[in-house]
Amino acid sequence: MNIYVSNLSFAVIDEDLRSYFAEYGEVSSAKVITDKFTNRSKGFGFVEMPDDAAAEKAIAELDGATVDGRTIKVMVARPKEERPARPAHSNNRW
DNA sequence: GTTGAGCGTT
Repeated sequence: MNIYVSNLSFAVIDEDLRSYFAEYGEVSSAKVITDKFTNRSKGFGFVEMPDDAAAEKAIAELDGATVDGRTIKVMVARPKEERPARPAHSNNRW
């Protein structure tokens, strides 16, 4: 389950995000999107949880929760690849 | 040391 988290404090890093969601279940991956040049947090991130039930619970519990003085927004992430998937292992025969 | 709507780098 991919989870999108926004309205995060700029001080929050990926391990913080992981610790938040780890309270509700196993977290396979957690990352706060940071600027590539300044390494500053963009204020949102993504969390991946293998257990969908735990993910839903984490979303329900963490959405609207106050973290670092800010009410964070947690929701299921949109499919990153909505564009037509092309076979990666095919030759350039398209 | 700053800022504030949003869907990411692998």
